[in-house]
Amino acid sequence: MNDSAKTLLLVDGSSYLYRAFHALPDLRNAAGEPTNAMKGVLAMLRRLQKDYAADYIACVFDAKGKTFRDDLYPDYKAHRPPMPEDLAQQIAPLHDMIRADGWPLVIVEGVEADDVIGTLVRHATARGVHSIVSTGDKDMAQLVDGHVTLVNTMSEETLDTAGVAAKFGVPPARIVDYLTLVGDSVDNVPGVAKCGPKTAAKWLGEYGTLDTLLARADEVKGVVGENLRSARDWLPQARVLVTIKTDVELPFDFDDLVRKPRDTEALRALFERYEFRSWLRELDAAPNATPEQDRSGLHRAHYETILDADRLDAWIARLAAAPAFAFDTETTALNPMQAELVGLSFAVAPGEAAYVPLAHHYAGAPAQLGRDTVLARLKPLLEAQDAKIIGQHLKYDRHILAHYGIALGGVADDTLLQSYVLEAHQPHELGSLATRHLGLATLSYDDVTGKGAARIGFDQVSIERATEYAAEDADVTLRVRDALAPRIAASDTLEFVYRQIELPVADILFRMERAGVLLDRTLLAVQSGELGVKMLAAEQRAFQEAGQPFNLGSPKQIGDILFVQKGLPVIKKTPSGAPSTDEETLEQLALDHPIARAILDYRALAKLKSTYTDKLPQMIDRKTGRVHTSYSQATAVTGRLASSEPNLQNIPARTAEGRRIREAFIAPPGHVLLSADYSQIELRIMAHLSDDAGLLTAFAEDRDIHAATAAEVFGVPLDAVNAEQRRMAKVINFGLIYGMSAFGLASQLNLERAAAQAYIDRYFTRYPGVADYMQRTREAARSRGYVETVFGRRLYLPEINAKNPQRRQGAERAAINAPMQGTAADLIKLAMIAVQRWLDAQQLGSRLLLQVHDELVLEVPQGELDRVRTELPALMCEVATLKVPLRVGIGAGRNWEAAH
DNA sequence: CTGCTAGCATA
DNA sequence: GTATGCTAGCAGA
Repeated sequence: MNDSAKTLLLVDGSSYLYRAFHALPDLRNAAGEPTNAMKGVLAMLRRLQKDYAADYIACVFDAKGKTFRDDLYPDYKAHRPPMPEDLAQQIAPLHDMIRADGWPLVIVEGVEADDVIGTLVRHATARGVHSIVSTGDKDMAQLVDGHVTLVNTMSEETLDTAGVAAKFGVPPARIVDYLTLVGDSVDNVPGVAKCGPKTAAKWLGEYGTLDTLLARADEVKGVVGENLRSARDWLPQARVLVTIKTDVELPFDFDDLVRKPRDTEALRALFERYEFRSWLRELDAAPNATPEQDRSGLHRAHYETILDADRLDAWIARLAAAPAFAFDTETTALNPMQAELVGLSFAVAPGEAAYVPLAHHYAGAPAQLGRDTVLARLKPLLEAQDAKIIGQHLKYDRHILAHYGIALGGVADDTLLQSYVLEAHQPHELGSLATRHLGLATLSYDDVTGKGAARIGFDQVSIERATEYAAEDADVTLRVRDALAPRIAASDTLEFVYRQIELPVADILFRMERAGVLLDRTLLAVQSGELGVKMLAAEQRAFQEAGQPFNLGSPKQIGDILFVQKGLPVIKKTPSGAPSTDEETLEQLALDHPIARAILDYRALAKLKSTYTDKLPQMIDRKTGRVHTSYSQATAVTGRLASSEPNLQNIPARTAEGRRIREAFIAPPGHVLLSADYSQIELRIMAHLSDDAGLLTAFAEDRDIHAATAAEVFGVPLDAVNAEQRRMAKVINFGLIYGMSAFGLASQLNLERAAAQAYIDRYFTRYPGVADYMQRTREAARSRGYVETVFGRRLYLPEINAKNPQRRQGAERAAINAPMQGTAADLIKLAMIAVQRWLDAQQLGSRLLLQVHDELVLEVPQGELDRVRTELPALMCEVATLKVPLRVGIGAGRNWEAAH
């Protein structure tokens, strides 16, 4: 669909309400009811409607009650007197008149009109629709761009990009900074004292942005410079307050914003009551004078069910001719390795979608096209390399098609990954994307199949219902893609992360999942048996000590035995107030009480048995004989992957007992497993990001980084560092990566807080660049709401300005950690791409199987081992040039444990 | 059957 | 003190 010539007219009803009320004389009907605001606003709406032949229109009002700004800043609008009674009583009839006149009236609970307008404007822009915002509020100037114009209908002033620059002295993109500095006395948001429009414009002219100005605030002279510096802590919050939100959830469809038929009778009744005589006459003369809306360009949902070859051919022709199309599969199961294809859906334009049922089985189901025939017809289109395919979570569809010998070809966009790159912390499921970005409510999978025990397979869903659901999914996917693409394209770095990292990684993950890993089922069974025997022994010891049997798997019963029956001291409590029985607590109790040791032993054994040795064999795929984990590419907010069903990223590694499980991850005959892991990747990234001279040198000279840290912190020569000092330095280094506090370090090292603080101070004195970097990161997070990886991936911290100190400090720690964890994630993803490209180019039989955050595991034919072992470290180390070298350790063996 | 808590495995 | 996923127990449908 092409909306490019279309326009959206938005009226800021709330801003005009007050202005009309104060600007017009005190008009009343014979009953004495005030009418001036009604008359003023309605007159303006009618004029706007005549002046702008807009395709979409809406009149927006504030909702009653609190908004997020009140929560953020209790004094928001605090000085504003209550609404005059004469105005308040005009509101309800005015809303009625506006609706009766055919305007979509928009009021969103808990959201101010500004934010609704901001959001609608963004949706419009995403659709290529030009927006005209009629308002009396200067704050709205921040919304102006090439697609958005402001018009003040009372003063007849129009503001486009150039107009804003002329009026305020700064471009629209800087209006938020401008308003932050100037403040808003009406809403009681203070800016910088003594800084008015002139000063604000001057500063922004000189420093570019508020962030730069704040960073260089020390250069600003005079009293107003002092005022700027003293406002420094407040301004980020003020900035949030004056920023119009553009991502509000809207409980309606953008396509609903069209003129409705005028309700002449309702209007007549209202005009009579309030005695709007000239409008009454007009109504009598031409009751249906409402301008006809052109609906021809509006695409109503138009979903087809394809049950015959002719229709299929017609659709294939449409798909082939389209510049891009959305595609989705419907299947019998959630797990892609088990799922079978039930149907396919396509969308070529918003509202233009079709469903091809293939394998619906229920009484009375119509004859459907054969799966193999349809797939054979579609194969060229789906395998073409011309990057036309759009989907939501296409890794899933790749699996499904692969079952039938189709290798999905050129992908244009994956909405799951678009959403993840834009806002990793938000939900990415298609229904959420539709609500958030399109204001559309969609059918959910549960709506169609039911849930719980009553759930039916998709093949049991009626074809009519399936068409609604499946075609809508393809339709919505296409629309979401159109909404998100320009937002990614607006940033070179986001575009890089999306196109050069996430999209190629998705395909590699598909191949890794599909390959699966071979397990030694017999070995796991033997280990399960051994663990079971040891568990029984530990259990007997515990029962003996307790003097009674109890369930060792129940923390509640353990608590009862330890703290009630035996009267042991409660060392700490769980968040819900129960006495804790966790490992740390039991380790302390074990010094004096053998029962605690027995419980600890039992726990360790039970974990290995239930989670690993018992569970993993059950996860072996019957068809392939291997275990196929699922990698989620859009779960971890830092950019890391997550593995599930089963999770192969938490296979035991620390204890000798646990590592035996790794012996069960094996290579098939003639192959070996090869493991390549980055050494100290996060500390290397910290060195790069902080630019700290000492840290850079330590890595440049390839020193033992924990020993080097110990030498600095304990003030001893490198070769005099003892094991205990190195251990403590290692804890400190990890703490730094996690944004630690003295409190946290103290509890980790069993020190007094003051002692821990002394170590931290010592560290920061020795590595001042790191201290500086940590502070910069916190500030960047506070002022922008997000931090970035080296490659520009954005990591949002929604709670960075929370009032609750615990939440806020939590967000600060996450802000410190995120660039390091996130950059490491970027690097290993780039490594996966480099490795896979090399393997493909060399036509090698080696396959990537697993990724464990800083490690890649490959299955390598014996004959390729030397080549791969030599080449891989270089490929991985050279994916990026940081200020420190990257190092990779590599090993190979018959099993995963032996490869280390 | 679902959702929660406690606990613990990894990087 | 960062980021995840899975298990068992248990309470309330």
